[in-house]
Amino acid sequence: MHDPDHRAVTLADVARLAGVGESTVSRVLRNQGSFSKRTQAQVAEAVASLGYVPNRLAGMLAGAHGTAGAKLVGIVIPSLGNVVFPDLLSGAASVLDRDGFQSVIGVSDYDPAREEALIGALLSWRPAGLIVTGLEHTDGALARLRASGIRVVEMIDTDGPGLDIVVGFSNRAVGRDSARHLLARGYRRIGYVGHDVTRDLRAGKRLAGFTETLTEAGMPLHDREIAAGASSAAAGRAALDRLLARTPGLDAVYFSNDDMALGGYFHCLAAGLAIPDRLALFGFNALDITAAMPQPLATVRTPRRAIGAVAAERLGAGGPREVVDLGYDLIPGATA
Amino acid sequence: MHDPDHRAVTLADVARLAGVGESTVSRVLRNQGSFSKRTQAQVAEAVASLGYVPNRLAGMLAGAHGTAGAKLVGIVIPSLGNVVFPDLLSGAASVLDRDGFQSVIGVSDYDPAREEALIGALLSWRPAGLIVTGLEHTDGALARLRASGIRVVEMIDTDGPGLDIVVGFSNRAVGRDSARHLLARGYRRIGYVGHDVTRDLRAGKRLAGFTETLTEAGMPLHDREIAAGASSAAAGRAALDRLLARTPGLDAVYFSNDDMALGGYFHCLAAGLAIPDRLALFGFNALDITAAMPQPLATVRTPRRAIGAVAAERLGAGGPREVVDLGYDLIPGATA
DNA sequence: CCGAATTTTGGCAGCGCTGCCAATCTGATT
DNA sequence: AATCAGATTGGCAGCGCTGCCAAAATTCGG
Repeated sequence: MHDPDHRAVTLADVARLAGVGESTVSRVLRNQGSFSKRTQAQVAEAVASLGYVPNRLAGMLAGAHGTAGAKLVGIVIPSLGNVVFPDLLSGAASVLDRDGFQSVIGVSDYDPAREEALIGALLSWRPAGLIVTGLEHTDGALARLRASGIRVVEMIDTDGPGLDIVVGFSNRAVGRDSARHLLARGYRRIGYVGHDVTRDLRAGKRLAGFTETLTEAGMPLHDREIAAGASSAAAGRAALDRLLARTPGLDAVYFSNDDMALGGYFHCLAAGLAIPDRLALFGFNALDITAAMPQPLATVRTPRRAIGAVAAERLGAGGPREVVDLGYDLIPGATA
Repeated sequence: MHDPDHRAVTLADVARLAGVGESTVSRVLRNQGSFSKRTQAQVAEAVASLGYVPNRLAGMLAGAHGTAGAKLVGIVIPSLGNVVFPDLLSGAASVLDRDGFQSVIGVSDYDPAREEALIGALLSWRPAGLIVTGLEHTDGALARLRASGIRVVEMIDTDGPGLDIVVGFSNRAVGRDSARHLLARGYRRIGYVGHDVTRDLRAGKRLAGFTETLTEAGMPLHDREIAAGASSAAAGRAALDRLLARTPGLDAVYFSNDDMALGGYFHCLAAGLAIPDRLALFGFNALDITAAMPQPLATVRTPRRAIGAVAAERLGAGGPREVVDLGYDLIPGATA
């Protein structure tokens, strides 16, 4: 362990011990091309006895120039703290693993400048493709992406022009449908509780669709309360408290997502407000936990794993620019 | 975008355009060694006009043999679905970024065999060090780790012998303290609700410490219910329901973690059981959401980000084998 | 204005592996 | 036994970059 002067075993060492050529070892190891059973056995033995570990750096460098292209993709997400993104990642990973791709992940913390830097960093791995989140990027990021000449998939959001491939659903439509649902249930004095929209642009688009529909129905948004910072149950609880203190007459509240909505739910419990009679609650994301609530939360389920999987799928495929809309499901629940 | 025959710009191209040698460009780009202001400007201009992106693959391959060693670390975690791991990652990332390290992440899905495969895969990136989760690994994984000769940090769990550096806290002690707390509060008929322990070994250690202390106090665990599969609020709710149906007399329940406990909380709400008078609830992890509950959950806060940060820190440092215990805090909350 | 000290600079040999291609071997066929 | 297609195999030139080292340019003293 932790041996400073550790002479790494190379493919040449294996070849020597196995008594075959380097390219033969390479072929056997990658199970590509042809070789005899006997050679394979010899190589396997040499590898085992030497404890050889291939050097992917060298392999990719050498292999990346021909037809092949490195079996590597870069993924940029804004956060790991929100379940959404791990779900996207695991969806992508399932496909990537199957196809023998490695992935390098970057987390931007919802910071566009950081995203640009990350894109630069990931590009320097010479990936076969890049998966990024959302449609909004800095000019610099866009320029790098274009200049790279590789396939780029933008995931989650379909509300806007994409660079290359876009996989997701319409956040605006989610907002509209959520509004339509509340309206259909007879709610009339509707409020909104959200978090910092400058960071989470998708939440902003949902809100835009939501208010749009409300306004079209002649029932504009009654009041709104925006919590500073990231979404969380605590922020949602506090924000709902403030909202109701200011505008007590609301009969329904739309939350920027389920984390916020859960906080709102807790506020109602603590304040003794009957749900949904006194106040209806509507969220977004369909977090697993919302199904375990005494009254399942009214929310919208998005195909997160599928989005990740399709994004990974499209990355490998050739083909023209495209927008893949995977839709979503409105879950009525019991809180609205 | 997605241009098949894209001739990549190389360092040589930059050198040519800037009218300097390759090594000079390399030095300027890495801001290492010495060069004149004028050269720097010329190089910068050439880089900009060509849109040059360094090839890290080549850089690492070339640079990894001397004293340096690649600026890369591998991280293996069992899951992204549980907040614990993103927290560890972001703690590690904060330090790694600062020190200019790249990280490659592997997710094992709590499968030891998969972990072994991942360790092999990560090792083939020739990282300067590896951060893995927990102390339990397959023999094969252990062998590879040892053979690699690189620094290895095992994080989270300190209950057992480590390979090299261990950073975390004692899960067994958490279990003991949790039991002591419930006992001190006067609870006597104590049950346990957990999830699949064969996958989450740390939960098993907490349970072991918990039952141990209970038994020593002459107040052995009354009953337990184990949900199949991963932890979740739904699993916790259902399992508590089953447990109480079988053993109605319990006055407190220890959960394998906060997700499960949250489910238990919801069950109590739905069933109209007063907390903590009729039933006390105790969790683990101090998820943010538990602080927003009408009655904050009694739980244990672990220094997750710090563990990740310290793990990353130690990776760079030389020094002997070591165990770093970062401790934890018991949060009394209002449910126990 | 000269030599020594110091700063800049460029050439080039790898890093470990893969792609390409020619050489060798195999067995079947005539 | 000679011929031939197909299976196996090894040599070697890079992939793009960095480390090393000697050469060139600059600066400093006196």
